[in-house]
Amino acid sequence: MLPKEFIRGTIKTIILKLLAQNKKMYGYEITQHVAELSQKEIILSYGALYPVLYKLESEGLLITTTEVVDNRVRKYYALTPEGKKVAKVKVSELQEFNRILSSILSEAGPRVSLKIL
Amino acid sequence: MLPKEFIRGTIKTIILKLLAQNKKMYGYEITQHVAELSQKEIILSYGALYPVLYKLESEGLLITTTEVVDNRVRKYYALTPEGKKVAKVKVSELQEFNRILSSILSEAGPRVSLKIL
DNA sequence: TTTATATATTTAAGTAAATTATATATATAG
DNA sequence: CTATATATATAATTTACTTAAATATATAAA
Repeated sequence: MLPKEFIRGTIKTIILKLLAQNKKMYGYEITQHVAELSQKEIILSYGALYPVLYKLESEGLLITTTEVVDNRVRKYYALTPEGKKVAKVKVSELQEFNRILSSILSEAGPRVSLKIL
Repeated sequence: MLPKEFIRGTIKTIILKLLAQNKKMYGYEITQHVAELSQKEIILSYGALYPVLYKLESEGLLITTTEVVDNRVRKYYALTPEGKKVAKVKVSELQEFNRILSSILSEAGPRVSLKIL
């Protein structure tokens, strides 16, 4: 598993992206999805997930519906129209950030030139 | 300029990468370098930079030397042998994280198939 | 001359974000 | 009856980062 630090700052955008793609998802499903898509390299903890979901809801970016499945209450989250807009913007911003970061990380070191005089 | 949130969790690794590449750098130079490499899309603030430098130094990953340039003291940072090892590991971990994140962000939505029955 | 801009480091105060841990509850497989 | 998987929720703590300000020199412009 990759270090947890890297997910910082990206959680909100990951959630928005998954919801943009899947219409509606419940919390547990989101974490499982991230784990699966990353071959368990990226783990989105519940302690990080739920507060972000609540915040997105309070900002009007998503709405919840509850369903009872197997006698258990399941809370589904779906993007509002505003949430869809924000998702698009955030995703493309993060992609752009990633592109720049990748280029920084892959820069070659200063070449050592051996001059024969 | 891209949102500041995305740099979270990546600062340490960015600094290690730049130092791995440039032998020695001073704080101000590091921020300028990041700004330049990103066409000012990524701004590494001093408030974020210096505490990380001090921490890396306290962990033995880098050492400092001071030089006087234009009557001003300039503090250079360079990786220790241990710092070089850590830099390699961190950089490749962040690259891997980025690859996975990119694939998540670029996933296509669920296809709407129109079946003609 | 004083103003602004660039260079350069440092640190305090506050906040936001995330980690860790725990509680609760049901279902299912062994 | 035990462990594992499913599922949500939240409190306490810690860390990381933002914002802001202090300090100081050099240089160019007005």
